[in-house]
Amino acid sequence: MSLPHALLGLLAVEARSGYALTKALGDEGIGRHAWNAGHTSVYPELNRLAEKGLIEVTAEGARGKRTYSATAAGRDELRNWLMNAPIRPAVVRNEIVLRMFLLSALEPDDAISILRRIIAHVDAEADELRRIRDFYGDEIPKGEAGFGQIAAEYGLRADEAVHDWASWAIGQLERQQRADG
Amino acid sequence: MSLPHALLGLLAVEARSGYALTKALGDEGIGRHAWNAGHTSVYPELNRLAEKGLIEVTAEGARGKRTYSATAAGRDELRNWLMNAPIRPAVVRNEIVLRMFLLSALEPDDAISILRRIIAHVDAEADELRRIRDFYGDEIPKGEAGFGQIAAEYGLRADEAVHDWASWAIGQLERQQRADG
DNA sequence: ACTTGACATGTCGACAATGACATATACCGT
DNA sequence: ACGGTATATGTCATTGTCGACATGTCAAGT
Repeated sequence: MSLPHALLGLLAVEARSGYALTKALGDEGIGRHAWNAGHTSVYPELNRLAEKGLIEVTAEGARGKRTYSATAAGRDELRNWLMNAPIRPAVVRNEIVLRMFLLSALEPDDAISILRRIIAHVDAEADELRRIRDFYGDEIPKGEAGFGQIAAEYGLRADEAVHDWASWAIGQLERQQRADG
Repeated sequence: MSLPHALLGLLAVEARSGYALTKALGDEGIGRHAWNAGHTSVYPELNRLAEKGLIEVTAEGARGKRTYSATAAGRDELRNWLMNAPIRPAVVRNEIVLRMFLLSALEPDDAISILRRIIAHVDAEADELRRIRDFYGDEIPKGEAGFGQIAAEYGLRADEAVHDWASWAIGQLERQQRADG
């Protein structure tokens, strides 16, 4: 049940519309490594949060656009959650990592071919993230871009971790093949 | 909808009971970084998979224990999923990473104190995982322990990534404080 | 003999998340 | 003027997940 907190956190930094929030929680940025959600979850949740007084509409624009901000009560709730919620247990659901683990159920040849694909994927993504980092320079920008920078820095390290792990796994599998064959 | 595949993958490597599967998907091992689920999801899903013929009961024991194995059809389904499903989009839901990102909505002092707690946590966990790795040695064991070793190797690298990222973030926040103050 | 804890499986109601469907406006290039 | 794309918000039925409740067995220590 972290979606309301995700929205609260984004709105505590910067006012945004439901559409912008949906993009932030999409496949790039926050949704990539932390928590993804579609607009069909976001809009009803925004209405619930507004009803509770944790967020409010601070501007309206074209095409029915409503820009929300976190209220003081919303900021309190967010801070309380971040400071006091225990680190574990925590919800974890990552389809890609799951598939990485399940590779050991396949024949080594199949597993190796998928591991190579995974390495190519995270390498490409890491290149992209390095470009973002170099663009922003060595400082966290305020507002929306701040999340982008923080997510990029984390994503880069997470991608490198997957790269290293996949290389290790390929080495293990090849060694096993040599030993068995 | 990856839970059935998670169960299928575990059962493709080694026969297990619902109880053992629940433990594997719990807060240690696979559930830690990939996909967690409680027994209330596992048992009904096992019945569904058995009905579809993807798994079967291969042994029964004390206390109503039923040990399942993946059938040939189940292995086919698993292989098909692992080989053909696109890498993205994928479900990602990680409460801890979400909270890491949202720290930028707090005052720097608060954020730094939480980052230090996170570092302490992942360091302790990494120590634990190194002990597991050293116990198994430098090779993937067959069966149940194989998953443990693979998960440990990945978890170690993921924890190191979080450690590095959190250290970087603390540095950024302290620099910002010096600049602002 | 008794008690505690791990083993072992299940149901059910409440809540969360997704995909399909729906609608409408604004902008940009041709 | 027209068409395509991005912006912008919504409902609803289906499916997935979780916490609470329920039940009973087996092993080990006292």
